[in-house]
Amino acid sequence: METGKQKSSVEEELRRGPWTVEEDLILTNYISKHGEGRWNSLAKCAGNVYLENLCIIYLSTAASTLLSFSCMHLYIYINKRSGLKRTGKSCRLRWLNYLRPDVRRGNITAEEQFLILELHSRWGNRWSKIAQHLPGRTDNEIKNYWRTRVQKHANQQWMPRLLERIRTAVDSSRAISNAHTTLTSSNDNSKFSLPPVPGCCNDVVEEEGWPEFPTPSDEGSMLAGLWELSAMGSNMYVE
DNA sequence: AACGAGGTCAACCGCGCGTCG
DNA sequence: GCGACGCGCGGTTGACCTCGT
Repeated sequence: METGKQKSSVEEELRRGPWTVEEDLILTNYISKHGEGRWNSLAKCAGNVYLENLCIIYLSTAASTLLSFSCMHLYIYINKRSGLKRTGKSCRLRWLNYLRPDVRRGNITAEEQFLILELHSRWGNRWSKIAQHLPGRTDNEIKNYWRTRVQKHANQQWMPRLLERIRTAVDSSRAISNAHTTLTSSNDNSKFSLPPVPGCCNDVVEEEGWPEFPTPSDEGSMLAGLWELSAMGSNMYVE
């Protein structure tokens, strides 16, 4: 019973929800000095380091202004704070997904879209593994991208075939190279066409044709990204 | 202008794995 | 061998934003 009370009071102290600018500063400051890892101890200590820094500011300012009114407010503020009230998990997540200097923000590029599709067809929902191949992108971001932008197309007629096609192509880097070459050399953008892949279902494709793939004007769709890729003439897969 | 629906994404949760005493 | 602990991962949630009516 006592422990329950104690636990709830501890839980009460822990902050949740969106991070404030101040918390971001505390975390960034601490990691820049002490490095990543040991997240639980980091969560406990980070606030104290921040307090130390504030105290230095306070003392130096106080010395120059002889304890001015603003410094008194700062002093009160320092006393009110008692550290970074976040779990180690929360700190780790915030750092890795947002604060890390090498985190890339902004839209997923066409190359990245293609790579995500390719790697997902190979590994499934292994987001962290996929993220390792997209510098600056986090597993969380890729996961969100997949769920919001790709998965919603999953029920469309062309998607399973596209994924199957990519999956087949992934089996051979040469096939991907061929695919890209054909994509980039094709002037006919009226329909989506992938190149022959050695030793796969080309004959079936020839018989049935590709079903109602979206056109480049289908803005916002994943396919539009692939069209961009072909237009850019990326040579990322070409040996 | 107001409202609701749908989309986006940061953050949380639960689980599993590895390490350490 | 076993339990406690820390960490990382994938799934889920919910707040916020955008867009259409």
